Formats: sequence, C-alpha cells, structure tokens
Amino acid sequence: MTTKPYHHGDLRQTLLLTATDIIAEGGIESLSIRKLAERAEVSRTAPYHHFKDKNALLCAIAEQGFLNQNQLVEQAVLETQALSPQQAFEHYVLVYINFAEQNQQTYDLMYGRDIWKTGNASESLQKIAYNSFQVWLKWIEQLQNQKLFDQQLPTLRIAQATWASLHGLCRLFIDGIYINREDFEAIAKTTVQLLINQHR
Amino acid sequence: MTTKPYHHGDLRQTLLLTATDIIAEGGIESLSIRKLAERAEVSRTAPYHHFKDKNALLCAIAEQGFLNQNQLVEQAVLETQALSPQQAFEHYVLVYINFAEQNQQTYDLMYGRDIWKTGNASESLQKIAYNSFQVWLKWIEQLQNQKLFDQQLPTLRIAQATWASLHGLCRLFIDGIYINREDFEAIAKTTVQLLINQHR
DNA sequence: GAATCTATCTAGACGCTGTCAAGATAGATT
DNA sequence: AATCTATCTTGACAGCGTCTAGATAGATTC
Repeated sequence: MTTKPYHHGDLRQTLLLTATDIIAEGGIESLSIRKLAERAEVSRTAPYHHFKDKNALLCAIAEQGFLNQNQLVEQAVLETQALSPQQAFEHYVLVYINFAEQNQQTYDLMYGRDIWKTGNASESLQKIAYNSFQVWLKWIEQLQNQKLFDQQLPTLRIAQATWASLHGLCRLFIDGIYINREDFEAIAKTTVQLLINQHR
Repeated sequence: MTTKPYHHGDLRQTLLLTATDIIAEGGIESLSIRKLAERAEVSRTAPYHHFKDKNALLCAIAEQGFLNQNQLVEQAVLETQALSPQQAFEHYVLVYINFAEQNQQTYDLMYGRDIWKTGNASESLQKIAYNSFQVWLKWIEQLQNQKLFDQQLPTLRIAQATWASLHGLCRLFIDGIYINREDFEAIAKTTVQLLINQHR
C-alpha cells in the first residue's frame, strides 16, 4: 500500500550519510554517484539536484568530517586542563591520530589532494578548514607560552611544523605505508618527544 | 617513404617516459592508458603487452622515481661531510623537500595511497622503497651517535618519526594545502629546529 | 630456404564512470 | 483553478580499464 513517493523528502541528508558509509567501506575511489543513487533508491541523476557535481558532494562530506573532528578535538583540549603541557600535548596528539585512524577515509578526503590540489574546495569548506587551523594555532601559542616550545621561534611556524608532522604520520598510516596500529602510536609518542623542548 | 613500422622497437621505455610527462603535466588523475597510447602513437591495448595493467605501469614509474631520489639523496649525504650534524640534517631535509617540490606528481605516486593502500605495490617497488628507508635509518643512526637526537630513544622510532614529519610537510605542499614555496622552506627549517635536540 | 614459434601490435566489445538535455511529477504559490 | 518551481526520471554521450580474438613480422628451428 505504501508505495515509494515520487519526492524523497530528505534526499540530501540521505545521500550524505550513504556516501559516508560507502567511503568508510571502500575508500573514496569506491564512491560513484551511480552506486550512491542506487543505494538511496533514486535515479542516477537525482543527486545532481542536491549537489552541483561529485566534487560538491565530496566537499560536503569533508565539511561534516571537519565538524566531527573539531568537536572531538575541542573536548580533548578541555580534558587537558589539569595536565602538564607535555602531557596535554601528547594527549591532544593521541586524540588526533585516533580520529585519523577511526575515520581514515574521511580524513583522507578532508586533507587530500582530491579536494585541495586543484582548487576544488568549496568556499564553506575552506572557511571551516581555516578555522580548524586557527584553533590549533591558539593551542600551540598557549603551549609555547608555557615554555613547551622555543620562545624564539614564530608561533605560526611552530604551529605549521608541528601540524605537518602530525599530519604526515597520519598520512603514512592511512596511505598504507605504516600499517601496524601499535607502531603508529609509538611513533606518535616519539614524535611528541622530539618536537617538544624537553630536556631530560 | 619511411612509414611507421608495425613493431615500435622500444615501446616500453617510450611509454614510461611519456607517462611521466603526462603525470608531470596534469597529475596522476590525468594519466589514462588510452591517452598514453595515443601520444605514443600505438593502439589502446598496446601498452598491455609491456605492463600487466595500469597499476603495473604506475609502479614502474614510481620505481624510477625512487632511483632518481636515491641518487640525489646519496649525493646530498656526501655534501654534508664537512658540516656539523645540525647543518647536515638541515641540508638533507632541504634537498629532500626540493626533490618533492620539483617532482610533485612523481612523489605523490611514490608515497601515495594509489600504490600502497591496497597492496598494489609490485615486489620490486616494495624492495626499492624498503632500501630507501634503510638508508635514511642508517643516516639517522649516525646523527644520533653524534648526539643530534636523544640517545635514549630507539633509533628506529626516531627515523620513523622524523621521516613522517618530513613527509607530512611535503604532502601538505603537494596536496595544495600549503602553497607558498617560501613558507614551505621556512616551515621545513622550523621543523628541523624542533626535531633536533638543540639547546640554545 | 621453408616452416614454425613467439613477441608485439590492432580492432572490437563490455561494463563502468560523470554529467548534460529533455521531460515527468507533484507540492507550493498565486 | 492556474501557474510556478523544486524534485525526480529516462536517454544519451564521451571517456575509462581491460578482456578476447585476430593480424603482423622478427627470431628460431629444421
């Protein structure tokens, strides 16, 4: 009796969620508009009424990824209130790499060539990514003031360099170059040890 | 009078060189077997007599990339003979990021998801990549012995962590997240400063 | 020198992809 | 009741990787 209505009702959201599922299952490569439409039980071209093209869809997924990551990371900062700068930094790093590990494909999309290389990032995605880095920058500034990093070095450079290190580690794991989860964490801890100005 | 002969003569090499050109021009995404064949003036399926599939072609290109990089890097080590450990390390890093910048698309291929993620790397490529890391490991060991890195930390972990940092920086540049060449170098130098055990 | 073998190349076809154009549907607005 | 507009569908096109079957010609064998 309840036949499928002509208008889906909330196709945009359905597409976003389904696409995220597909990506989580088989990586970005495995996401095609046609498969996505099929899973959502609409025609091949229906998604184009909600996203300009495939790139716009990818940007929307990445955007949601940034929202999720920001939320996690902000909570991580709160948790470090009682910790020493060293411990706080390490905690943050571990939360970060944990997000990357749990959301490998989304992370790949968020910080990957597909979106950023050829200026494909949507305006809103650019904004949200910029904001995320600003949060990181503030956090590094705070740690620098607590003498965790050399006071002489420009805060911006420290923020860029430390994030690049962190990101590189995540990439090696996600891209399948470092594959062991335990090593991943051990290397992260070593990276922290090397980066912070800790004289033992 | 000189019509094109049925047998090309050295198609494999031609394909490798042409493919490298295409990639350098428009990135990995822009390389298709069909376009490659067209440029080499052979039929669509001719490349399949020299490479099992597209993946095998990509591996062969990456392999050549490793050979080129190894050569550059080995020379860089020789150049550091007279330098202090700090200067030597920085020099090495600058040579490394310079290679990444000059060969962005090849670097992307060499260390990217396309090849490594799903176990696509050919056996010979795996071997050559492994050897490259071993060279890096030896070099780090040497620097650690010269007190550039904490003696307490395992050499392997230091090598992994420092390389991850270096790689992360290159990735951010190649993927289009950091785009300014001067910043790239400045961040690299900051990374070096942070990583080495330098008490000023 | 003739016959055979084998590496190399081509043409055709299949199923996949992103997306454009034209038309159908139905809820919302006038 | 008539019109507008957002949403959805079918058909089509060019491009992709690669499988199959067949053509070519240089090398090897007798």
